[in-house]
Amino acid sequence: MTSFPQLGLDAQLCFPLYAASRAVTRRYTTLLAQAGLTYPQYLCLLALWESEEPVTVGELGARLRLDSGTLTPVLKRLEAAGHVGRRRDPADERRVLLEVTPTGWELRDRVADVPLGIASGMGLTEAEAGQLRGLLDRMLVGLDEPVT
Amino acid sequence: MTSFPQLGLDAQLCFPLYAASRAVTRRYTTLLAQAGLTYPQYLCLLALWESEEPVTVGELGARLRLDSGTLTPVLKRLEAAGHVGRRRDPADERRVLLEVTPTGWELRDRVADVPLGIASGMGLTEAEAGQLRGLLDRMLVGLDEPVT
DNA sequence: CGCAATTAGGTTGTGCACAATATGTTTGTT
DNA sequence: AACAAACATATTGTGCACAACCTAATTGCG
Repeated sequence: MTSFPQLGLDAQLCFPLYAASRAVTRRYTTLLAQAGLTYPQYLCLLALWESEEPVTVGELGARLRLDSGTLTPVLKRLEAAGHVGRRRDPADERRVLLEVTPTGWELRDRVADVPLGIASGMGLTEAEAGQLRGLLDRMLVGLDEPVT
Repeated sequence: MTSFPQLGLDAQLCFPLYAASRAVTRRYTTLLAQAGLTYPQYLCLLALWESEEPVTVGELGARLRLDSGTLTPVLKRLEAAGHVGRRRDPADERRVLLEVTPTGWELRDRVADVPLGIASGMGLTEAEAGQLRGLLDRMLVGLDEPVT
C-alpha cells in the first residue's frame, strides 16, 4: 500500500481484463452446456464454420491464437463427439485437415441464439460494445508485436 | 457463413476479450518468470499487498473472483515458496488466514516495474487504457448479476 | 441443550493454455 | 541422391479454472 500505487489491483488493466474474460467464459459455459460444448470447443467451431473448405490445424491456430498443444486435445474431443473430422492431408502428410461433419453443421442452429443471450446480460449498449471491441482489437495488434 | 452473421468470430466481443486476456497474461508470464511467479500467483500477491492485516481465503477469493478450488493450490505454492503464511484462525477454525511473509514483501520491489513493461507494449494511450478499464468495470458489474 | 442448516475451506475430476520436446515430412542445397 | 534445415503436428508436464462434492466448525432456533 504504502508506496506502490502502480501495483494496485484496480490500477492496472490486466485484472479487469482477466476477470471480465473469465466472467464471459462462465456465461458461455452455462449456455453451451445444453449443446454439450465447452467454450474453447465452441470457438473452434465458430472458426471452422467460417469456411466451407477444410482447414489445417495451423490455420485454425493462427485464427484463434492457440497452439497445437491446446488445439489437438480439443479437436480430438470434437472428433469423438462427431462434430469434426480429422485426416492427414494426402498432399502433405505433415498437415491435418479439419472438416465440420453434417452433425457439426447442425450444431450451428442449436447455438445460433447464444450470442444474444450473452449480450443481453452484459450491461453495455451496442455502441459501448463496439467501442470495447475496437480497443481490444487495437490492443491485440500491439501485443502481437514481439517484445521490444 | 451463409446465414449466421452473429456467429462470426469477429462479430462478438467474446473472442477479442478472450484473446486479449491471454495475450496480456502471456506478457506477464515472461516478465514474472524472473521473480519465479506465475500470473495468478502475482494476482494473489497484488491483492495481499493491499492490506497489512491478514486476510481470509474467502476475502481473497471475493477480491479476485476466484473460488477455493483455484486458490488453495495457488496459495500452497506461494506458501512453499515462502512468500505467504497460512494458518487457521484461532477464533474460527473454519477460516484460514493469509499473511505475506517478509520475503513476500521483498518481492514487491522486484516486480514494481512490471506494469510499466506491460503498458509500454500495449499500443494504447493512457486515455484509451482508462476508457477500456471503465468499460470492463461496467461489464463486470453487469456480469455479476445472476442470469435473468 | 440438541440438532438441522449454514458456512469456510479442501479435494477430486475434467478441460484448457502453453512451454518444451519429440516425431515424421518436406524442401533446399549440394 | 544425400542430408541438413525447416515445417506441421503430437506428446508431455505444469499450473490454473471451475463444478461437484466432502468435511469440519459454527450458528440459530425451538
